[in-house]
Amino acid sequence: MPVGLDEQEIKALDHLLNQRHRIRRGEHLHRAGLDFHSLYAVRSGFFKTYVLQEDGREQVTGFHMTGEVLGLDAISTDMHTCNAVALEDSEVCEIPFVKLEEIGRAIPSLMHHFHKIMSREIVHDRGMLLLGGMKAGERLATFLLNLSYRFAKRGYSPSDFNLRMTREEIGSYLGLKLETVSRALSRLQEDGLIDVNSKHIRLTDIGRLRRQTGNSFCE
Amino acid sequence: MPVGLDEQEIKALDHLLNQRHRIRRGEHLHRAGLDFHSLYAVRSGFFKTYVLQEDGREQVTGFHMTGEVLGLDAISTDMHTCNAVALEDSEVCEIPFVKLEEIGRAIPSLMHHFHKIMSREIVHDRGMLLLGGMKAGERLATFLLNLSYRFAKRGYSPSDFNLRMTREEIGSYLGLKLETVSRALSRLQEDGLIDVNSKHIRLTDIGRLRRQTGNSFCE
DNA sequence: GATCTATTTTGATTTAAATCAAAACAGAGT
DNA sequence: ACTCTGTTTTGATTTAAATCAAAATAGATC
Repeated sequence: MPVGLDEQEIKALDHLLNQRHRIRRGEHLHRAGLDFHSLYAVRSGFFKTYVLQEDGREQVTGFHMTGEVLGLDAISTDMHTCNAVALEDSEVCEIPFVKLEEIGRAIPSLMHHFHKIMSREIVHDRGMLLLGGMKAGERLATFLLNLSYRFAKRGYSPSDFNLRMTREEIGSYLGLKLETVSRALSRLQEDGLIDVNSKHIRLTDIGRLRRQTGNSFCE
Repeated sequence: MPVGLDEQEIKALDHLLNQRHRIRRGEHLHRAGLDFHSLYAVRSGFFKTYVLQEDGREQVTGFHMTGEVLGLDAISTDMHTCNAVALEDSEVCEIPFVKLEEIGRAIPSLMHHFHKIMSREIVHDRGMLLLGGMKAGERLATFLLNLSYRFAKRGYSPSDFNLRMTREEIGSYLGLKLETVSRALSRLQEDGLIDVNSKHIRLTDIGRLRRQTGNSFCE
C-alpha cells in the first residue's frame, strides 16, 4: 500500500508482517480481558467477535473477513474488550502494535493508512445505529447487502455466497431473535428478492433489496 | 498529556491547538459531504451528530461533550459522513489532521494518545450494539448511566444533570420513538430510580439503575 | 404577563417482534 | 445408511413498542 520504501523500511515492514498464525474453526484468536499486544489482520477465513453479558447471553459485535483488522478496540485500554473466534479455518497476520507505531513513524503513508482503517471501523460501527429505526426485513436486507459489498470487494460474487454464521448469531448482531431472522429471510424469499437454502444465499434482485432497506449503508 | 517536550515541540503543539472557534447553539460545526481537513476537540458545550436518511428522517449518531473529539469518522474517506450541530453555545479547538499526523511523528506519545482516542470511540460505538437486546427501560437506564459517567469524569455531578437533547433525539439515538422514551422515563421515576423534571434528571438510585440495565457498559 | 410554538406526557389501539412449542432439516460421526 | 445433535422453519400466542390522538407543559417572543 505505501510506496517508495527504501531497503531499511522494507525490512522493517517485512518483519512487522511476518508473524502468521493458523486459527482453526472454533478456536479463539483473543479473549476479553487479555492483555493487548497485537492487532491481527485476517489473511483468510472468517471471524466473529462477541462479548459475554453478565447474564451469560452472548452478544455478537461483528463479523470479520479477509483484509479486515481485529483488535482495534483493545488499543484504548491495553486490554481486549471482546472475544474473537474463527467461524472457519483461518489465517491471520499478527501485528505487534508497538512496532506498528514505530514503523509508522518512519513511513508516514503507512501510519495514515492505519488511521483510515480505524476511521472506517468507526464509520461501520456507527452505521449499525441506523438499524435502530428499521424493521426486521430492512435490517436483514441491510446486513445481506453489506456482506455482498464486502465479498465483492474481495473478488467474490456479490450475489451468491454462504453465510458462515447461524441465524442466532445474525440475530444477536442485528438485535433480533433467531426466529425473527428466519421469518424475515423467508419473507424476502417470498417477495422474490433472495433465494435461501439454509446457509446459502443468492441475491436475485439487489436493486429492490436496496430499496427495501429504506436507504442506508452497504458500507 | 504527553510529557517532556522540547521547545520546538511545544511550539508545534501550540500551533496545532491554537485555532479556537465559537459555535452558537443551533449552528453546525460540519456537514455530511464536506471535505475533511480538521478534527475538532470540544472545549466546552454540547454537540449532536446525525445523518439525514433518504426519506428525510434524522438519525442521531451521537452526543458529544467537553474533551471529546469530533470528525474521526471523516478520516476514512476525507469527507465528513455526518452533520454536527451544537445543542448549546460551545467552543471547539480545530486540529488540522495533516498537522496532527506530522507532529505525531515527532511526539510518539501524542500519536499514541490519539490512537487511544480513536480506539475508545470504537469501543463506545460497539457498546451501542448491546442496546439491541435490551428493552426500552434498559436502554434508557444505560443511556443515563453513560451520561452520568461522562459528566462525572468532567467533574460534574454524576447524579444531577440537565439533558441537552429532546426526547425525540434520545429516541432516535436509542432506536425508540419519543413517546416510548417519555413512558420509559416515567416508569423509571415510578420505580424510584430517577427523578424527572422535563430536561432535568436526578439519578436517585444508581445501584438499582445499573442492575436495571441487565449489565452492560456505562463506558 | 399573554400568546404562540415546540416539547412532553398520557391514553387507546394497532402492529411487529418476542416467546412458546413443535416439526423439519442438515451435518457430523459412527 | 443411521443416529444424534444442533440448526432452521413454521405456527399459535403473548408482549412490548409503534402509532394515532389529544391534553398538558415549558420556553420563546412579543
